[in-house]
Amino acid sequence: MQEQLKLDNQLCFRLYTAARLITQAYHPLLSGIGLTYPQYLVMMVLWEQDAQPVNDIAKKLYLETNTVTPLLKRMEAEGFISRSKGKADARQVIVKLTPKGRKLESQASCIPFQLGQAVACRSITPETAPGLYEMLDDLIHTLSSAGR
Amino acid sequence: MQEQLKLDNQLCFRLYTAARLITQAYHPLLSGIGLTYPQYLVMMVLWEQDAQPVNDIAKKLYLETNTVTPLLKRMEAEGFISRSKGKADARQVIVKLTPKGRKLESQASCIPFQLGQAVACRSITPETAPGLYEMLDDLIHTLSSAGR
DNA sequence: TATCTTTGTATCGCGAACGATATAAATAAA
DNA sequence: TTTATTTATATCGTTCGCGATACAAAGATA
Repeated sequence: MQEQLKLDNQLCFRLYTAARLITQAYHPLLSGIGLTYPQYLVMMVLWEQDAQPVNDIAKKLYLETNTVTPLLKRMEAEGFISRSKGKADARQVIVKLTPKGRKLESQASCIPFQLGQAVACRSITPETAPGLYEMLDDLIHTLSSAGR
Repeated sequence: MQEQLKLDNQLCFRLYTAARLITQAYHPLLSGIGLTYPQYLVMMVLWEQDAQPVNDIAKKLYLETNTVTPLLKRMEAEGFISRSKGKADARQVIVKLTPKGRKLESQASCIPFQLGQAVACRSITPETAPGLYEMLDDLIHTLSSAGR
């Protein structure tokens, strides 16, 4: 059996698994405020800057519009955001927070801390985390620029 | 705006994005042999050890059977595996490689190398990778044991 | 033996992801 | 000003991923 074809030797499987498990850890916290994890990501983008076209949101999340559009529609149906035609460019759809969506920020403010507890482990520390972030950022940059 | 609620400060978003992008990098390589990435993971489990019950495969991939069962059915329909009732325990479904599935291993053997090229970046090197693996393994272990 | 509990797998429903494709508005070229 | 091209979103179909739930076989208990 090829050593390289073992699960234990693969970076992607680790990332795939870690991403799924940490998203699962978010679930009980997010369901309390009525959001899924991808929806929470969109909210963070909008809390940081309100009133953005779909494309800007998609780019910040490294997602395609065919993923983001249905996501936004569900969030609109839930009353967290509004979607309206752009005035300068009629092709654009501008996404804005509703009062309900804006109010959610304070309710979500404790989530990063709560999650920090769940994720706390021996090898990820204030000393090692920056190195981990750098590696992941580098990987993301390499893969996202290679894709075009 | 809360600093903790920024996308840039979050481990989960990095993992989520990195996992998606690296899975996308696999796509052109895997579609050539007719597999999706999760199906490729199942094949690796079976190449390492043939004839396993559904539950063993699910555990090794940190997935639930309600994800794995439909996955296996699609793979059975494609002719890569067979599913048969266990003899010792009639509840179990034993998953085996078909000749077609076994033959795929040699065709897949170049994939890890090809992907290594795509993933190659400054900060992930033979020196830093073991540390990265350790952090991810630790995180996976922490999250998977906390979940029960 | 009859009943209760656990275990292994499967079904259902919904929300992502994403490749492929479509559509309309904006821009460029002829 | 037509015509062609690019850009911003959206639609469609398929495959995950997973919470909730169902069901039958196996094991434990009464």
